[in-house]
Amino acid sequence: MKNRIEYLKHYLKKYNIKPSTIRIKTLDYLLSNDIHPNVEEIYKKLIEDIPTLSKTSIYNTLELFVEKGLVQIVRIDDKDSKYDLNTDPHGHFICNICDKIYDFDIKDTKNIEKELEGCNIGSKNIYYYGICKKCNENL
Amino acid sequence: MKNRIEYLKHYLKKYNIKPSTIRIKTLDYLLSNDIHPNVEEIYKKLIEDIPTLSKTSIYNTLELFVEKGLVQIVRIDDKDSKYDLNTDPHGHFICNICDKIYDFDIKDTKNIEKELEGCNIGSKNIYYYGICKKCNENL
DNA sequence: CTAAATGCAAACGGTTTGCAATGCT
DNA sequence: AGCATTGCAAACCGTTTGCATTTAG
Repeated sequence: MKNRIEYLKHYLKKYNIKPSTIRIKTLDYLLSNDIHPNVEEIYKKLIEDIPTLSKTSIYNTLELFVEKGLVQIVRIDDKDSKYDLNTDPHGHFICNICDKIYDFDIKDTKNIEKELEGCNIGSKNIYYYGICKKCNENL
Repeated sequence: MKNRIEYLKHYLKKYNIKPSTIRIKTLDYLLSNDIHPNVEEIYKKLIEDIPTLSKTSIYNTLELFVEKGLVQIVRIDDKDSKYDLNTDPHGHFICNICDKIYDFDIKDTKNIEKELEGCNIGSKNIYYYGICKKCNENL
């Protein structure tokens, strides 16, 4: 456990983020759940440990994480924002039936980017919508 | 002018939408401005013609348009939704400096979609963020 | 006349803000 | 003590809702 916390602190440090209880636990949550949580979900989980927790702190923490490049915002629907650990660039497939969000690799985007010559590409978001394998099989 | 209106009515009919004043004028706006307007912008323009116009009607109209597949929602930032005439699939490049939104063709997405075998792809949204040509030149 | 379309005002809900309280070094 | 972090309550604002009014065939 001690090691885990040291690991999380080090992880934050890499992104130039000073560790704090909430930041460590938020990162822990993001690393332990390969999902794309929203503020509500993180809040519900963390308040089990930190009874005085406020949603504002989750917002603050995630805002900082985004700023420092540790996570990215995933805007899939208009309801709320989801947060995703920033790993290699990848796409998101959202199933219209079960609402699950799947990550998928983006091997080669050269074809797409042909049109963008002269532009300076900073980041990209690729969202696909449809019916996932599992739901397809149950139809 | 008569011809224009007939054209717009016909356009709506193709999407199985019964024509009405607001629907015709909203479509007219979308066709005449190659931008990605939000509700506010459409409202501001149309109220010049229709003094009793309410924003609710714009929301209703656009909701119907989305439902019928005439427009698609573009979610670029968390502030509001933008609306885009549904033409061929295309990507959006958003300039971080001038905030302009550029459409660009998506020639070939086979490379990307390799990972999605077994899934049923319904639609795709491809957003690129960076610095556009024009702003690049002025740096 | 009837159903659809429009308008108004209030509610909704995720997010932001300002500031007070708390914690850490 | 002094500065960063956290928490609370209210504000914010784009959007939705319920219902009354108007329009069109």
